[in-house]
Amino acid sequence: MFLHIDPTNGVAIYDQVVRQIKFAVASGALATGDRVPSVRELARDLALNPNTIARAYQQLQADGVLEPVRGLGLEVAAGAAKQCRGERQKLIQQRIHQAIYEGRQSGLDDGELRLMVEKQLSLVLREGR
Amino acid sequence: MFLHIDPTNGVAIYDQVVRQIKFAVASGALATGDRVPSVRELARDLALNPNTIARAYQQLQADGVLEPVRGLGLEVAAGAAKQCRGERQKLIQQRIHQAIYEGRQSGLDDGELRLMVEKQLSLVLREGR
Amino acid sequence: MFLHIDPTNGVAIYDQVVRQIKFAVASGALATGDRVPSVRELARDLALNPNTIARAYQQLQADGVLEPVRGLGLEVAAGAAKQCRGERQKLIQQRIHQAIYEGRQSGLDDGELRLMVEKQLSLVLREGR
Amino acid sequence: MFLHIDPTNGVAIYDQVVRQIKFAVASGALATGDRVPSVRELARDLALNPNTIARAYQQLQADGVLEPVRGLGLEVAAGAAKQCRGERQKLIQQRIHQAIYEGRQSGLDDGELRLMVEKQLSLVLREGR
DNA sequence: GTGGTCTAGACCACC
DNA sequence: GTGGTCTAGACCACG
Repeated sequence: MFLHIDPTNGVAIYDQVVRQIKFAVASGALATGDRVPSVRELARDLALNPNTIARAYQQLQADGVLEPVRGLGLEVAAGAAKQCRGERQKLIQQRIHQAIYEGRQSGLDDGELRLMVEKQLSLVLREGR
Repeated sequence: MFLHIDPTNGVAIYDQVVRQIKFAVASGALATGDRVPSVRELARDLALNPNTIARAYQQLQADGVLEPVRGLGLEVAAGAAKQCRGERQKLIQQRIHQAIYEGRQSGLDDGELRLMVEKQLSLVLREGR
Repeated sequence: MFLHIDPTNGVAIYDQVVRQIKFAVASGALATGDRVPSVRELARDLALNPNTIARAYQQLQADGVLEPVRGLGLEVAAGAAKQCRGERQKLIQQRIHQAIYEGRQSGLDDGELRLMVEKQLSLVLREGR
Repeated sequence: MFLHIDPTNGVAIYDQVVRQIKFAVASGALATGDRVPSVRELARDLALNPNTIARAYQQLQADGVLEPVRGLGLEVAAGAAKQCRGERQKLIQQRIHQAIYEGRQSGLDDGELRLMVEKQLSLVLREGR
């Protein structure tokens, strides 16, 4: 598993794990029936406390993304891909909307705002290559 | 004072106060030498704990936006307008960049991402009228 | 709060807390806007670790039953009563169904089963007085 | 063997095996002296880990339901039928009592509770045909 | 004072 | 080996 955790991120670590696994499911990197690493293994790999991973996995079970296989581990549930794609879409749209909305509220005029957004967009797209 | 506080916002209340005052200075709604309401008065108006306002004002003093006037209260510091305009620009750009970047990281391709951003942008601009 | 916890119950302690609070909301003992005891207070009262209570409260937030009031505590969310009544109904029906179904599967005939159920029902109703 | 195992049931798999064999003995489907399948054979048939079957058989021996026959395997012990009928009765009554009791505790009144129980009872009896 | 997060270490049932 | 639960104690931001 290639999760990148940034402990100084503001976002809680367990939440970073949750999101990245959901994104992996959404993008197809994890498919239905795939097993995720065990709590202890992932904790070792990421140099985190097993409880932190366990909490993330519990969240993912509560959200219907992972299912337990008794005594064997956790696997990606059927239907999780579709659900995660939907969630991702919604989450990202919310974040973008809120960011732009804040700019609007801060007194910037339409032109300035549009300019900023397009600048950041092309910047990110260029980075991504 | 024209502050709109949303306690269920996720953003800390004191931080909402800080930002909105900075934005008011940036946009000229508060000019150098203008006095801000007393801690007690603003707390009463916004139905908040005075500690929360006090913390916001401390932050604003630490950031050089407000200055104490002995026995009278706090007023907008000289040079604060320019500084706040700069900060606003930087802050907003950061937020927008981060939101778009997150979308990128989540596995969306260029086209989807651009579409989402433009949708949200036009949505906010239309709302704003 | 009058929660009765049985640590030897098989049911996880945090789950007992979750259920009993949901039931309290369902029955109207806790109404919308009521504040629940703080994590530390309830932990002290029940002689449990605060983390256990915190976990129960997190679950209740995830389920939309409790809402945070920043810095002040947690209160019963609007609409929680209706939702909890629905959940309770469903949960109880499931449990009863499963118990009876098991009896059926075990080879008991209709008459024996009906007799047992009615015996237990009248027993519980008599106890309850 | 006519065992139906549901691994997603919440009930431990080995326990499902134990109960169903006891129920088979209680109902006479397995009589004193009948041999049960070998650990390996049953594990293969049910697509389970042999350890799981072994644990169930150990439990059944400890409970006096099965007895080893040197070199041949395990057979139903003398007197097991009577014992299993008693156990079954007790177990089922417990389960039903507990389910109804929980409904009682959750704040449902007598009428609601009686209605639910009778609904589920007739539902199960109808299913069973 | 409030809740939220994280670490550490223990014990359990299950496969 | 697996996940699930609980305890203990620490630190943080917030009001």
